[in-house]
Amino acid sequence: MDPKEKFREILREGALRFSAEELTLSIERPANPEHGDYASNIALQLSKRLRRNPRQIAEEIAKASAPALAATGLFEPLTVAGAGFLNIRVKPEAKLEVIRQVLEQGKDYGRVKTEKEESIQIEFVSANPTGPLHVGHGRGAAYGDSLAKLLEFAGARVTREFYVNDAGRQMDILALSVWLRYLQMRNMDVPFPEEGYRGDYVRDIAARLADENLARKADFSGALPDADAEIDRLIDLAKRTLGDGWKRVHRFALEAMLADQREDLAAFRVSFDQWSSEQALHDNGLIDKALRLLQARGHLFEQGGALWFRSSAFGDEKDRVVRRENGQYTYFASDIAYHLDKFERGFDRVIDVWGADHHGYVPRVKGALEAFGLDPGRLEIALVQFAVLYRNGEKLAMGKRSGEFVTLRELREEVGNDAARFFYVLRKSDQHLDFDLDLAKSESSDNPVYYVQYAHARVCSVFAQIEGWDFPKNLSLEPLKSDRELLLAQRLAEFPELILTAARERAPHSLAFYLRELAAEFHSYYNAERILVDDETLRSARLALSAAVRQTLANGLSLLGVSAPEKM
RNA sequence: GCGCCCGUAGCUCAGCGGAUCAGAGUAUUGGCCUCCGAAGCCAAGGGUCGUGGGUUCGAAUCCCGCCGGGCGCGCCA
Repeated sequence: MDPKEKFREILREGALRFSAEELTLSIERPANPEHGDYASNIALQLSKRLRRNPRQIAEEIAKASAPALAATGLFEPLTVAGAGFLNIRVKPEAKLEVIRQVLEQGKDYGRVKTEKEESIQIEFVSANPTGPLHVGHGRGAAYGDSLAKLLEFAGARVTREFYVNDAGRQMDILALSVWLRYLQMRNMDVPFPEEGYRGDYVRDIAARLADENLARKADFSGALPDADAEIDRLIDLAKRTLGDGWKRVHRFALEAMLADQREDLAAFRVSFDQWSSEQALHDNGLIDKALRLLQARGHLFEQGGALWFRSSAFGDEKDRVVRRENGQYTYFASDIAYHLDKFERGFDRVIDVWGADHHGYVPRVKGALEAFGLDPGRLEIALVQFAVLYRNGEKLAMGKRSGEFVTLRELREEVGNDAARFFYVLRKSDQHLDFDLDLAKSESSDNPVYYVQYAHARVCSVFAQIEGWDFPKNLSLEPLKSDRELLLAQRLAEFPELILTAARERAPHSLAFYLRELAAEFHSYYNAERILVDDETLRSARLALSAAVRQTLANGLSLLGVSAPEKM
């Protein structure tokens, strides 16, 4: 057991005499090294309850805990400081043991073993298959994938899922757009509606559509002034004109887009265990089933020809339509069925990663779960804020309508996968992200990705000097005595706990910050001390420390989907 | 108008009850390569943590008001 946990455990024992209640013991690492390696404010917490002098309480706990602490052999004597803080210093040799641990555990250093692994489903990206992924999806992808890896590393069984919105009007509009481009390529004079998808990718798909039976003439005259109505008119016209051909266009367009997104994500090192289809929810009757269940529980009602879910009974602002007057299910109806299905598949916990613009949907989806009698607390919704790109200090215009949006692919090609992945998680997910393209591209110390990777490459290059050398059997860490060396060892020891916290808080960004800090401390050490010294025992010890740093950097980078290069 | 998120150094952001919490990067200024990679290091200046109250022994952190910014409030997806 590592010293911090041991300290916590013993203090808890010592504090029992004052309070039988379960205490949350927060053990801090003081910023000021004068105050030891770990500090506890337990006496201050107790003083509130007991209305007693905290300093006195601290003295008593210190006295009670002293024998147990001494028995571990890990610590210097406990001291009472300030208003009643309990400070403790770990013996250097105990601190250094982590180096051996890192080297033994290798790629698994930091992995948390849990007694019972929680099964978690995490759904992310879930972009409409109506266009290429853009930089907003990229952030969801980077966040979701890193979080999934973190959760796994922290002992959970994780299923990554992409929900494909392959049913509904948006897909129809894509299919229509493809067909119209297809006709245009055959020199047919057809209108292209305002609301159609105008991107070049639509032309690309149309060009690959080798099905001459779709070149049918249709009467396009009689355009409607209302853009929405016009689209519906055209979709209807296409369906009537093409018959079965409509399904072929639809399917072709869908598969082309899915392939594009899948390939893009794979290149971004993001993969999924399952792609779930919205259409399948319709086809398999899951939507009917879910609505019947709600009906049976008395949560649906009809009004104005439509079917409504009484979400206002579960904290939503108002009730929501699940089946429109025209008989069509709303997107929300699919979502209800999908979320019911998620829990019926047996996950302990479900995490949805959504764009922050969808936050208004949280109450209704949670409300639906509650209506099913499920605990809405088992569904977590992580809202990821928008990413805004900057070039030369200028904000880049974005917007689907204008067709000017920057795709994830363009971003990856411009700054590289490593920089993109790292930059995306360098901010708290619920914080707007200003993505500085110039900085992400710069091959300089300004660039935090290179900074961390460079620390890794530096260690590799030291080992490259002594190719063939191996650690002695009786490796001694004792020669490591400098403050920098002890600090590094302690930083390494923090890694497993950081993993746990980052996973629990769903906060990959804290891992990115940790890595930057570890890299900084190594760079500082590297500049201050020479690793390849003549003294063999000292050299071996320093090499061991360096190798442990390298391993920890590599493990952390891998969780963020960033490579750990040997040379740069 | 209502709801959610966010206001911390010139800029981009961590910290989100603990005194030992005013921090990082960047920018600015000044130093460090006959020596394992200078994509690096060392140092300096720079902030009443938007604002006004409240709770507390203690508030950047929790609560309320106000100001400023983002997003959302469809029988759209």
